[in-house]
Amino acid sequence: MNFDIDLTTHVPIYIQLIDQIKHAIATGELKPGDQLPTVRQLAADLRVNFNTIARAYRMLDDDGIISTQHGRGTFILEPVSAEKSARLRHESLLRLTRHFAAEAYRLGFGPQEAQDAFTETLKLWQTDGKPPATEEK
Amino acid sequence: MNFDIDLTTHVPIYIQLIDQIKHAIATGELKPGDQLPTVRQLAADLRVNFNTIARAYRMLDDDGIISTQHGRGTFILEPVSAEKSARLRHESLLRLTRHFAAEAYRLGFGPQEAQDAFTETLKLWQTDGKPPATEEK
DNA sequence: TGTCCGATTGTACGATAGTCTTATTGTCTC
DNA sequence: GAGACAATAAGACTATCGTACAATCGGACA
Repeated sequence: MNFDIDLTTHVPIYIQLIDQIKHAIATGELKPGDQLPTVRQLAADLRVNFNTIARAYRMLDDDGIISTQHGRGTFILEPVSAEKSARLRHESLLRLTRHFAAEAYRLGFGPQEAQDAFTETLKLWQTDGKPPATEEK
Repeated sequence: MNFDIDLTTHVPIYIQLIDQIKHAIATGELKPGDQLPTVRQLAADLRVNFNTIARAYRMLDDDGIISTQHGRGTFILEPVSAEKSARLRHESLLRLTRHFAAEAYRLGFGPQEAQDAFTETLKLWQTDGKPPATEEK
């Protein structure tokens, strides 16, 4: 479970964490019953205060996505329904696109440039059946 | 690192500050990683409102000279040449799009769905002049 | 078997940092 | 003067951190 935080993006740390955890669940990387790192452990990994982690966990707990238990740890919950997981999946896509747009914007690109970059990648995706590796030049 | 402002010059305080910080960096008086005074601390030193300091910090942040982090402080960043930053900028857009495509793929979405989600966000971006917040529904 | 105690886990709350929105002040233009 | 605009200020707000605290677990030991 490798989360990572970007301090330069001005997106709050706890939001970045929430997104990444939701995402990991949506992709099956985290499954129901799995234990998340403890607030202190994850805080140490990310060089961040543990209360910031606790805040993210708390919000996910409020959403019924994880269960945090005093003195025990925090765990991934069962998704309540197929319908909800479908919704989560779509929310993930929505978050993903908006994250993409927001980052491009922050980097000073306009809609047209983002559009161009995207369609180019899309072309590769359609011809190859899968998107290009992120490392490739 | 003793900044001082001259109220008689009619040069805006935040401009004077920006110049002095840039100068301090140029002379090596401030080095990458160094923490600047907090907006309130510096405001108290200079007998000025903290928002004026915040404004100067914000502009330096936009220029990629410093990194201001909510709740943490503001720090000097590594300098990058204009040419290098332009290259980095394009590479990051490329990485961004591929990351987007790769993640959408992992979530089980096809090119068409990714395309649809993207164009929808793009539409908002173009009408509003900036992309939608990532949290909004 | 029961209890104690240290280690580990999450929680509460106040302090400190930057941000946002709105108001005030000064200056420029007509 | 009136209106427009930029610079500054004021105060409420949000994010992060630090310290102190409470719940749970697990081993030691009587």
